[in-house]
Formats: sequence, C-alpha cells, structure tokens
Amino acid sequence: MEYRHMDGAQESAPKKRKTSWKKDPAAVKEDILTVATEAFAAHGLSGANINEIAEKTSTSKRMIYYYFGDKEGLYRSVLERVYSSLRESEQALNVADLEPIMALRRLTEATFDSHVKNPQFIRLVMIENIHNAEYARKSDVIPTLNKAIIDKLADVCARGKASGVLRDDADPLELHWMTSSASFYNVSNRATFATSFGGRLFTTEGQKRIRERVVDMVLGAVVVDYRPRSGG
Amino acid sequence: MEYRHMDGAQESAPKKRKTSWKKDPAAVKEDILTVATEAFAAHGLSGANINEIAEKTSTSKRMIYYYFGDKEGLYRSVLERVYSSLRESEQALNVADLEPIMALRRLTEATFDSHVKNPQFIRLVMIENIHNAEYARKSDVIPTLNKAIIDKLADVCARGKASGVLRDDADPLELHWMTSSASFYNVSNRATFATSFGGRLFTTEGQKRIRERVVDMVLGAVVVDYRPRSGG
Amino acid sequence: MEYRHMDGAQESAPKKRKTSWKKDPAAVKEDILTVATEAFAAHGLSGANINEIAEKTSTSKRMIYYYFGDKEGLYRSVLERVYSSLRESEQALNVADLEPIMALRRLTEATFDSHVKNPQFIRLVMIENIHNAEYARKSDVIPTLNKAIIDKLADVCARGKASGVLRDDADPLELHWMTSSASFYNVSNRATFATSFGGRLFTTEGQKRIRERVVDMVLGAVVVDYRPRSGG
Amino acid sequence: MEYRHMDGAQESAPKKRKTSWKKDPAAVKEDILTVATEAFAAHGLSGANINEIAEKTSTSKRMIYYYFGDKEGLYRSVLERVYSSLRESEQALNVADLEPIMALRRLTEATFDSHVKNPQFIRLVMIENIHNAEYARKSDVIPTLNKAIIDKLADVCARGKASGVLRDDADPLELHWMTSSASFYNVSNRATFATSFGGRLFTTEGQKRIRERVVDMVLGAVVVDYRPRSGG
DNA sequence: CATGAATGAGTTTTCATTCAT
DNA sequence: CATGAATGAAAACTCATTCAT
Repeated sequence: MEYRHMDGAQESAPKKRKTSWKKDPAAVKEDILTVATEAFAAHGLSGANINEIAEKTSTSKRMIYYYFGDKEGLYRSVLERVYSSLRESEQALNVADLEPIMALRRLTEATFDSHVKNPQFIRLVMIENIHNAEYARKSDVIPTLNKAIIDKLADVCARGKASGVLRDDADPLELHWMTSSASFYNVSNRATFATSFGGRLFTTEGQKRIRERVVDMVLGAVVVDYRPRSGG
Repeated sequence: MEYRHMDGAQESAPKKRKTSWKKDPAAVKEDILTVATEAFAAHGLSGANINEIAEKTSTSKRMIYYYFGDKEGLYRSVLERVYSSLRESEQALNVADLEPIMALRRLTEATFDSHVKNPQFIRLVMIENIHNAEYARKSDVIPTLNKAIIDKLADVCARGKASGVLRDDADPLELHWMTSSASFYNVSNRATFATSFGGRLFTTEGQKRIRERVVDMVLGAVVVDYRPRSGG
Repeated sequence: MEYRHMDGAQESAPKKRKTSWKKDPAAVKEDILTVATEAFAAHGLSGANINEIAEKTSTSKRMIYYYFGDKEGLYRSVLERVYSSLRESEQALNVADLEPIMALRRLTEATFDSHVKNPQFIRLVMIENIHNAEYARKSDVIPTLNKAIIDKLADVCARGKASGVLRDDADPLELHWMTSSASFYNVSNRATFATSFGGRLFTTEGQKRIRERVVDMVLGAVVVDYRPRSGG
Repeated sequence: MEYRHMDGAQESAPKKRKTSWKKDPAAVKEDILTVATEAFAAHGLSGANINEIAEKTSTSKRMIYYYFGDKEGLYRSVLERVYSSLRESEQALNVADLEPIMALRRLTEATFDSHVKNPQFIRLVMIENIHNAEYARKSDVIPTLNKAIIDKLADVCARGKASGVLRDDADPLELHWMTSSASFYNVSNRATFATSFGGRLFTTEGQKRIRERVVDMVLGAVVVDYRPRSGG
C-alpha cells in the first residue's frame, strides 16, 4: 500500500506559488476541480486525499471547504463536470446529414474515440459504479444528461428503418449500450486484460482492429444484410 | 459457494465449555476471505475497513494480520481467490463436442451468464483496474490463469475455419475481448447506465434481449453469412 | 533553556474565554522537541512512545505528526537539535589567544566538561550508533557540523609545531579522537563501569582525578617532553 | 523506520529445518542465545523482535519462553553470556612473566584488540548503558566478573612501582578506565565519528596509528619518563 | 476571502505472550 | 518438550474537518 506522507515536513507545504492575490473565484473553482478530478480518478473517493488535493491546488484547503462543503461535495462536482463535458462533445457531433449506415458508423467511431481520449471520465464512472451510482443519482444534472446521444441514435434508426436499410427491431438504447460497452471496456479494463492476456490489443495496430470490429459488431446487429468491410 | 462456517459448533464430542472452539485454520482463513471479499468488492481497497471486516468474521482482527500480513495482503488473497474461482468455472465448460457455431454460442452465453452471477468478481476487477492492476500483476497466479478460455476459443476457431463456417480472420483473443466487454459492462456499469437511461435493459426481459444481442454480435463478427436468430 | 510556555495566559487583552490559547508555533515545536529529546535519550528510538511524549507536551499527539511527519522525523529533528546545540558551545570556545599547550589543555577540559553537562547528547549519540548512524548520515546538517572543533585544534597544532612545543606528528583529528573517547566514555559507560568496578571514579573527587588524567594523556601524546602536573 | 512484516505470509514461517527430533537442550539454548545476541545487539532491547528471533532459531517461540521466561529474561541471559565470554578472554591473558612496562603494553593492546573483535559485546554494553545498567546490576554474575583484569593490572602496578619504572600514583582502576575508554569508543562510536569526521581513523592504517596512540597515552600516564616509540 | 495551526476520532499495524493439543 | 494458532492491549499513523486570525 502506498503511504504518502511527507517525511518530517509539514502536512501542507507552506511554500506556495501565490500568483495574484485576490483571484477570480471561478478560476479558483476550476483549478480545484481539475486537481480533484485527477485525484478522484486516480484513487477513488475514499482513496483520494483532501490534503494532497489542496497542496496541488493554487489555493488552500479552506477554499475547498468554502466552495464545495466537504469531500463528498467536491466529488459530486467533479463527477458532474466530467459528465457535462462528455455531453458537450456528444452534442457537438452532427450526423443528421449522413445516410443512416454512415451515420451509425460515425457515431460508433466517435464514441469509441471519445472514450479512448477521456480515461479520467471512464475511471470516474467506474468509481461511481463501485458506489452504486449513489452520487450520480443524487445529482440534479447527471440523470438528465446523455439524452443527446439517444436522440441522435433514434433519429438515425427512424431514418434507417424508413429507408429499409436498418432492421425493424433496431433499438436506439440497445445500440448505445453495445457501442458503450465495447468502448468503455476497451479503456476501463485495459490493465487487467493486459495482465491476463498481454497487450496485443492495445497497441496502435491492435486498437485499429478493435475499433473496426466494434463498428462491425454494431452495424452487424442492425443493418440488413451487413457485410463487414474487411471481410472482402 | 459452500464454505463450511460451523462457527462455534463442532462435528464430534464437545469436550470443554466455551463451545470448544478449535476451528480448522483453513476454515478460519476461508471465513476471513469470504467476509473480506464482500468488503473489498463493496468499498474498494482504501474504502474497506479492517475493523469492520474483523467484526463480521468468526475470528479477530489480529488473526487477519496473522494470516494475511496486512490489508494489502488480504486484498491480494481475495483477488486471487475470485480469479481462481472464475477460472474453474471456465474450465468446467465443455464445448469440444459441439459444432463450431454452436460451441461459440454456448461459450458466449456461458461467459455472459457467469458475469451476471459473479458481481463480486466484476467489482473486484473494476477496483483492480482503478489500481492499474498493480496487485493482479504482482500475483504469481493471476497472470497465468485465464488461459483455459483462450484455448477453448482457439480450438473452436480452428475447427470452424477448417470446415469453412468461420471467417479466416477470426481471432480467439478478439473473440474473448468482444464477449468479455459486453458481459463485463452489463454488470459493471449497470448503476450508472440505469441512472442515465433507465433500467429497461436490466429487467429480466431486457437481459434476455441483451444476451441474445451479444451472441449475435459475436457470431456476426466471425461467422460466414451469419443470420441472427431473431431476424427470422 | 527559556521556552516561553505561557500556557493559557497571554500578554495582552484576553478577548475570549477558553483562556485564549494561541501559542507561538515555534514554541510548540520547541516544546515537543524538548519532551521528545528526553524520551528518545531515555528509551531510544523504538523504546520511546509517541503517546507518552504527547502527554508530556503542551499540545497533542496529532501535532507531533503535523510538525514532524512520523516518529522517525521527530527523532531526526531531536538529533539535529542536540548536535547543533553542542556545536554552538564548541564554537563559543575561544582559545586563539592562549599559547598552544594552554589552549590544548583548555580545549580538552572544555570537551570533558561539556560531555559531563550534556548526558542527553551522549545518550542520543549512543542510540545513533546503535542504528549505525543511519539517521545522522541522512541529515543535511549533522555531517557538516563539528568542523569548528577540528579547526580550532588544527590552529593550535600549527602554532605549537611552529614554536616547537608540539611534536611534529601531532594530528588534530587524532587529538579530537583522544579527547572525545575519554570524555564520551566517562559519561556513556558510567552505569556499566560502576556496576563492574564500583563508583569510585564517578564521585566528585574521582571525576577531578579522571579529568586531570585525560588532560595528561592528551598533552602527553603531543607535547614535547610533557611533565604531568601532579607528578611534581 | 523499518517495518519488518512478512507480506501475506504467516508470522512464524511454518517451514523449518527440523534436523533431529528431540535434540540436546543445551544446544537449543545456545542456538537461541546466539540468535538473540545478534538481534539485541542489532536493535536493542525494545527494538528486537521475539518473533524474528524465533524464526531464525532452529526451534520455536515457545522454547524461548520455556527456557528464558520472557523477553527480559532472554536479554539478561544474552548479556551475561557476552560478559562471561569476555572475562574468559581476559583471564586467558598471561602477563605475569613480562616486565611491568611490557606487561602494561601487552594488556593495553589486548584490550584494544579484543574490543575490535567483539562489536556485539560493545553494542550490548551500549544498550545496557541506555538502560542505566539495570539488567547488568540485577544479574548475579555480571557484577562479579571483570575482577581478573583489575587483578592483573594491580599486579603489574605493584611490580612496576617496586622496581621504580611506574609512577607512585599509578592506579589499576584508572589504568583500566583509560584503556577501556579508548578501546570501547573506538568501536562504539565509529559510525557517528565517521559521519562527522570521515573514516580515516578506521582504515587498517588508521587503526594501527590509533592503537599505538592508545598505548602511548596509557603508558605515558604511568611510566616514569616515558618516551613514545614513534617519537624517535 | 485566505491561511497555517489545530483537533478528535478513527484506522492500520505491531508485539509480547499464552493456549490447546 | 514442541508447535501452530490465538489474543489483548497498545503502538503508530491517518484523515476530514474546523478554528483563530
């Protein structure tokens, strides 16, 4: 186990870069959240340490309590921030102009890629699940997010069924589940999977193959007479 | 799991008062491990509490340290035990007599089901990933497990390719990845997924659909000209 | 040593009840160090007890960890403090104006006396040696101290050789070793020596004789044609 | 601080070389004492660990308690054993046939050498002094030892005074104190002395010089008109 | 708003010693 | 005599949180 104490020195290092006295409260909050996100993603709710977070911050421990109340409040804010940030990236995605199959492919690839690019989000969601999502559920905002992606998938499904390229039983929620499961697992379980089976799937080459496989799986599940690209 | 608790009682003649406690050391260790598995699965490594674990045990905190050295040692033993237990169930699975497609279906369903039945294993693997698999990697045994399932998939692939029913690019490791990702995520992310999108996929009915979808995805990815069942 | 305790009392207007405790942090640290010095000198590193130290302190156990990190950190600080304190007393000694032999006598006597007056320093050095000086060596400051006394001896040696009263092979480091060995042992081994051979050497009278003997030994080793005082 | 626990394994390693069942009790005691001497010399009374001692033994922890009662009893036995062993080596020394000055030189050299050769004895005596010799004093045997060396010195003094080569104020106890102080310190304070002043005095060459210096000091203190060897 | 100091309650870990067989 | 298992008490250390200024 890692004991992180600071041999002989004070708990909170007294030397601090004290840039501009009296700074922007919003910036201070952001700074705290950035540091805290890192800490919670790295060590979990109980594993993260308020002292350490405070030290890595440009401000002091007192401000954490001032702005976020307590450790749990800070964690909740961190969680909401990463969820919101992901929503934005999902909303930014525009596939309304693409024909259904292409749109589906694009959405799947985008989901896969965004997971790869946001390991901290993945870790925080894992941690939330360890806590049975109790903090996400308590949140006013998290349960209302994530509708954007479902709406987009619903639109694609509707268009695809209308034109006959998608099977009638195609379900937006199931589609999202499929895409998410593969994309999430690809990041979340990398460490243990590699421990058990080696790192082949996580090289650049391996990831390219996996990504295409995920697209095949998703399209194969809903596209009428789907032919994988690779299987020429 | 049948760990004989027999706390306080004994099989043969009770010679002394004090309910003649002279428990089998192996049973004491098992008891500790069972309680600890629950605790670590529920709260993680840092979140679990040795005092609480000890109280739920038929023995004392001191004995935890006697048998497992420290919290980390206990956690490591818990991890190894759940990994080993899963391997056994994987090894018990016999698909050598089934024709390749049926064998693949059976393996996929079995993996899906075993994940559903072992939420503690799932949670401990999540926790391990939070710790970047550092304890699994340190283990002498964990990295060597999980070969059984790959061997089985390799055998199925070989037979399927030989008979022409499986595509030439079918890869045992990728197949396992696909199956695992869906099966794992189905349990691991239930709480947050339900928070965001409702519990429809996790009802008995929903799970039946999901399970079939996973089989479709996996078979669709490697079977030549696969036709989903449902799409009758 | 004048550490202003002022526990409960205050210099100016007492505004609140609770006797307005707001102690000078430096004084708190000093208080802890004083108590800890006593404890470590009395019982050694492993033998000393943080709880007991805390109780004898004007503050709490928690503050010991706040200021010193852990037991080892506290011990290290104690060690550095006693070493530094001794250095100061050595530096305060001025023998530059005395002729070499008299200077040497004065230095020897001063070393002998300062050892007698600082039994805690002696004990801590013994303890350090039990630990193979691992903490002293780790210190940034301890290895650099103790140069003052060598410089003084080197100056005396140089002057003495120049004037012909000291032998050419007189060596400052060896001189210091001789003085120290006798002075140190005189305090460090008093208990066992007295157990084996009785306390005669440690009475006031005995110490006076011993002290003179030490001077004789040291001077006899480097002074050309040295005649002991007593041996008229 | 060094935490010596045994990651995950039992406290007392169950695998033991179990040579011949039912062995010589005296040999078992000797084995325990040898291991315990090492442990106490290395870590002191409170620092030594009964578990560790038992593990390094060819027998079990129970036997330690059986033979020595408790930790303190074991320590006391260790102490008596090293004291006795030193006495024997002192008794073995025969200088009755040498003329006084030569005898004194020989005794001094022998004392110096025996200290160098018995660092464990030195360390245990240091530890005893940390405990204010309370265990040595309690011992029935230790206070009665160490007479041999004094007797020898007394004889040499008497002969020397009679023949006029030794000064009238030569005192056996003081002589022993001088010899011991230098010889003891030379070993006991090596670690801290080297930390402060470098290791020059503790090389083979350095030790040769020191040893001669000690002889000079001792002889210089009692021999009438003593001329050091080196000072040609 | 800001900060170092302070704190109580808890958490992990250690250790000498004893017990049942 | 011998041994693994067991234990209570106490030791070291941690942590989120609050206070005085």
